[in-house]
Amino acid sequence: MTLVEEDVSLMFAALADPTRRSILGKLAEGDATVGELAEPFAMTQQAISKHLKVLERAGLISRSRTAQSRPCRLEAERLDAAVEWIARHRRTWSERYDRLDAHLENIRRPESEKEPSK
Amino acid sequence: MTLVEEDVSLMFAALADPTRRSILGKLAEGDATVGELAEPFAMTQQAISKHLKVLERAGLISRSRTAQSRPCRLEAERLDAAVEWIARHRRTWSERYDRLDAHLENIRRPESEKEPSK
DNA sequence: CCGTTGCACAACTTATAGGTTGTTTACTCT
DNA sequence: AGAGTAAACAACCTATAAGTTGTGCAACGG
Repeated sequence: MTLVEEDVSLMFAALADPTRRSILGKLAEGDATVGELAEPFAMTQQAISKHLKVLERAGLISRSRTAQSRPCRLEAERLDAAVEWIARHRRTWSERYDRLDAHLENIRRPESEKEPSK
Repeated sequence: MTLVEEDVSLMFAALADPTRRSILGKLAEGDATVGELAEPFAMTQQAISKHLKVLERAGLISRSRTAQSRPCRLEAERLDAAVEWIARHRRTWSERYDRLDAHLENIRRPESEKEPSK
């Protein structure tokens, strides 16, 4: 699950575009088809399709092949990776943020698994 | 301190480049001059200078005018903004991450200011 | 079986990103 | 004043990003 540098680049690059961030926001409310995602934008369906491909390469969404439509699903876990990358580098920058890092450790595993010691 | 959409774009775009991320990593160890930052890379000083300009526009570094050199300083706080953006959107995606959001609220203010209530 | 809908693929245009070389500015040192 | 060093500025090249139009194709719905 730990990312190589290129993954990080793809992720941040994907997040750098407002249209794509908007798409992610919409997907947060639930899975959606390409048409549904394209509708609010003053942009062709093809353009949105390209954006979705970028998001898919970045691992931020996945697409199933249901009949004639291709619903997109948000892969929210991938966003953890972004936060984690920042946190990991941030650790050296200010020890105050060790706590953020520790916190991320915790939320990445189910409640029950939390280590009481250490 | 809350970011407008364009700031977010600039930030993520700045983080999308491996060279720039590497520069940030180096700056984490302390302030450095352009020359020092350029040294490890197989790249001209001018190219690094451009990268620094991108990082500066994104608010991730600042530069003082000390004599003949221009030391760069990491503006780590700005990275909070990135994490915060993700967390804010993430909130709707899974309520499990409310805790991350709440945590960020806390670390963004000094220890002493923490609100005990609410 | 034929029209429509939902989406991807291909080719093209324009702008921007990332790099180069060449030059200029500004300070320091002698 | 003049040489050397630190870094920015300018013009240019090339690749890619973001959009377009046009087309193809698969799956339904009469």
